[in-house]
Amino acid sequence: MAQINTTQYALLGMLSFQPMSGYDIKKIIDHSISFFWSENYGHIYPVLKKMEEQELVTKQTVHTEGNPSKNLYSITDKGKALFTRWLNAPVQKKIIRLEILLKLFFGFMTDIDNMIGKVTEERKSAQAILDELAEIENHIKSNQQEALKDKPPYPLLCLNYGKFFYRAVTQWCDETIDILRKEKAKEE
Amino acid sequence: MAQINTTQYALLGMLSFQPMSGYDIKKIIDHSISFFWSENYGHIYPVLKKMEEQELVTKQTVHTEGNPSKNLYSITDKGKALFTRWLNAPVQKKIIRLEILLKLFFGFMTDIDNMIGKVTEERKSAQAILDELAEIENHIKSNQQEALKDKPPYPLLCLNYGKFFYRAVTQWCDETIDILRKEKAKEE
DNA sequence: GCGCCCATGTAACTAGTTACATGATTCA
DNA sequence: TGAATCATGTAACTAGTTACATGGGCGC
Repeated sequence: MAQINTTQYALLGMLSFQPMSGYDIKKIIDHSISFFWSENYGHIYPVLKKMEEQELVTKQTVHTEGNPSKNLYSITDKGKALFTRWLNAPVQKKIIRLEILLKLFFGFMTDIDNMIGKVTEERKSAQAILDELAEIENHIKSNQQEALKDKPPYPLLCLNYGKFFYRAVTQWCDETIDILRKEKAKEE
Repeated sequence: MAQINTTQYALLGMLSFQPMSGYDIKKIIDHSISFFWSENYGHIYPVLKKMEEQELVTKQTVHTEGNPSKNLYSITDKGKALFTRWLNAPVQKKIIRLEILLKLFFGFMTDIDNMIGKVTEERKSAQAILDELAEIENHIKSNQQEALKDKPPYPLLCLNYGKFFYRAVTQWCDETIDILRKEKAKEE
């Protein structure tokens, strides 16, 4: 089975909220789903172009005062149909590569302090993301879109995943650092 | 900053246990770190070849009775040095893309039942991995390598991450399914 | 004048996946 | 006889990253 272009679906999804430019989409992604999704311009622009060719989106160049002109993309019916098909298809199962665990697995090749440091860093990152999630939560709650009022709070459910996940990570870090410290004491 | 070839380091790490063929490495990965790392032959073989050219590993063709001949790769001092440098370098921070959350985020575009189904599937997968982790745990504990006896139990620490993570996922799934069911009831 | 934000894009590259091809042996 | 395991590899491809290039407006 072929690999699917998830970026394409992320873009179509964003455009199903409202017409936007590539730049807008990136900004929104960075401020709403950044803790589980990222895109970069070098991928966004070519994919938008490709989707335009396939008539999944249409482009409209808009000029506004004081700003450079921007390309507003709108999702077409064909795009909506494709997006809905993807939404209904099963989630692709793929292994999430965790570099921290790869390093830890080979920890025997280095000294314990290095590994304690790595896990400590990981804990810091997890805490930082947890803090960021709180900010995103405020952003979502204040930007509640009228049209979605009667729908389930999907963005908050996603956010909740982040909370569960990164809380678990901090707990694991604490436990792991503890074990490694004891191992270090044994060594001496 | 350039992207680093993590596959290369996964292979070097495996070869730092003992000399192995590409086939062996794949098998070991699938039986020990598969819940957070995967590799496929189409990537392993070319990377081994490239590393041989760079003198990070050496190849030795071995013939055994009843089996096809295999290419045993050994890590060189240069390879060890590079691997150690990587082990000491900070873990690359990159966003883990979670397709389940991408779909859930755009849940408003489809019906609640679809989303309940997706989360239910996710819960099943998480539980399956949790079961798999128990098996891997047995495998690790029975295959304890003598040489690593006095080292911290790194493989078990990795496994523990999996337990924390997937336990958190199942909890999130339960909570999420509950919320969605209530939203559905409200709808009717 | 400098740096930041707005805004779009391409080129070169690396990483990773899938499908295909080959061929021996073992076990039911 | 057919499936599974052992074993290696390539070709074609898709996805994604990084660096580079451009240029206007705004605020300090």
